[in-house]
Amino acid sequence: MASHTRERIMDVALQLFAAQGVAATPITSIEAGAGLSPGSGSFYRHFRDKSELLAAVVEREMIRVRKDPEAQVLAAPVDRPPVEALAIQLRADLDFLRELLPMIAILMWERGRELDLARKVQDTMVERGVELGIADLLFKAPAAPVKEDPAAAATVMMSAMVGYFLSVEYFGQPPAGVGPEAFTTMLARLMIDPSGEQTSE
Amino acid sequence: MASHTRERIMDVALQLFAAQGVAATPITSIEAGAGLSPGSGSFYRHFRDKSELLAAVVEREMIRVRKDPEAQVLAAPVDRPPVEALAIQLRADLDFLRELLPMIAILMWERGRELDLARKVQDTMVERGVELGIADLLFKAPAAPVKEDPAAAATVMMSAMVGYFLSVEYFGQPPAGVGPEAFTTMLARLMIDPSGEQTSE
DNA sequence: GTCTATATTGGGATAGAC
DNA sequence: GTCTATCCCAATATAGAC
Repeated sequence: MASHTRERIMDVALQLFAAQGVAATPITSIEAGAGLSPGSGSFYRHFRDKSELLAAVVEREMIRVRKDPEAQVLAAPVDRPPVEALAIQLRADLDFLRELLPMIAILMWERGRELDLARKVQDTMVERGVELGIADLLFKAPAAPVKEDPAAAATVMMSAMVGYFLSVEYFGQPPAGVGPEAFTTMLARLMIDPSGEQTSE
Repeated sequence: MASHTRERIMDVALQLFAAQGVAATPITSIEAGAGLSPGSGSFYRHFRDKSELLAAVVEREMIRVRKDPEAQVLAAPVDRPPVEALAIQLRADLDFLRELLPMIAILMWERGRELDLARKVQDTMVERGVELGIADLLFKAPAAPVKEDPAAAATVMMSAMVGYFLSVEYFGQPPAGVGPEAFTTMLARLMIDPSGEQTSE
């Protein structure tokens, strides 16, 4: 267990980096959090410097998120009405974003500085279908405007997801006390058929 | 003009704070940017310390934004079809968010630390109706789901606006190359009932 | 592999001349 | 009101004992 110090350092660093940013997190605090004597250079037995640590943390986190079965994007259930299926998909996407939250937080702190990090997080998001799985769903039973300009519609949907997620997780509260179910349901209804009820059948 | 050093310091600080964060911006750089000798304490003839500077910058910026006629939220034109009127309103809201961008950027950097700042920015946003002017518009000719759960609908609309704005201005590009016109038009169409055109009159 | 101790740098802040 | 010079501290990073 003594040898897992490297892992403990990464655990602590992930939390501190997400909470305060990389620059604002002294090696000293990381050592303290990992049970090492703060100020001792013990950290440097495990990483050459802070940026190597950051790279390692990001790498490990991306791998974890890709593997985590908990966060698997559900195949959209086809035995449900389109609105319901989309709402379910959207809720899964919110969960996935939540999995990525520490990385997103770090990304926002280091915006402009760590371009490599930005690319990795984006790749993972794309890969997991938060961006592109959407296009698929737009073929179910989209509202009239959606059919006419799918790109714009997908943008509205993605933007709503990102905006809601950031409002809730990153700042404080959901914009008007609207919870995830109400939000995803409303978004799905507006995307599928704003004027009417269930189109299916 | 020599006496406007205080103003120049604030100008530079606003830019640097927004770009790099407060903590990552050394007084030295602010002095250099304001045409003072970096390293000299000349800064301290104008502000007691960095946090006093931050407060002054925020205060001045909030006042500027409130006064700027450029950013006045348009009264929604009533002589247009509801969809068009809403789209126009949404574009004005995007412009207003852009006015606030430096403050929003600083707010995201200092998240958790500068709670006072967060409150001020939020107050200004609310005051200018980015949040609540929305409710008003929902009475025009809302889509069916909007009527049933206006709070959720407003949340979707606001979230979409914030998410789109952050994607474009804060990170790099609009989500799929979708510009502001296409975005606001699509959002307005989804929110307003396409079948029941003008409800008014 | 962790400790104590330390060299070193960068940035916050002050003193006093001009 | 700005300068030069300086103090001080926090944080990075290394050396060497245990």
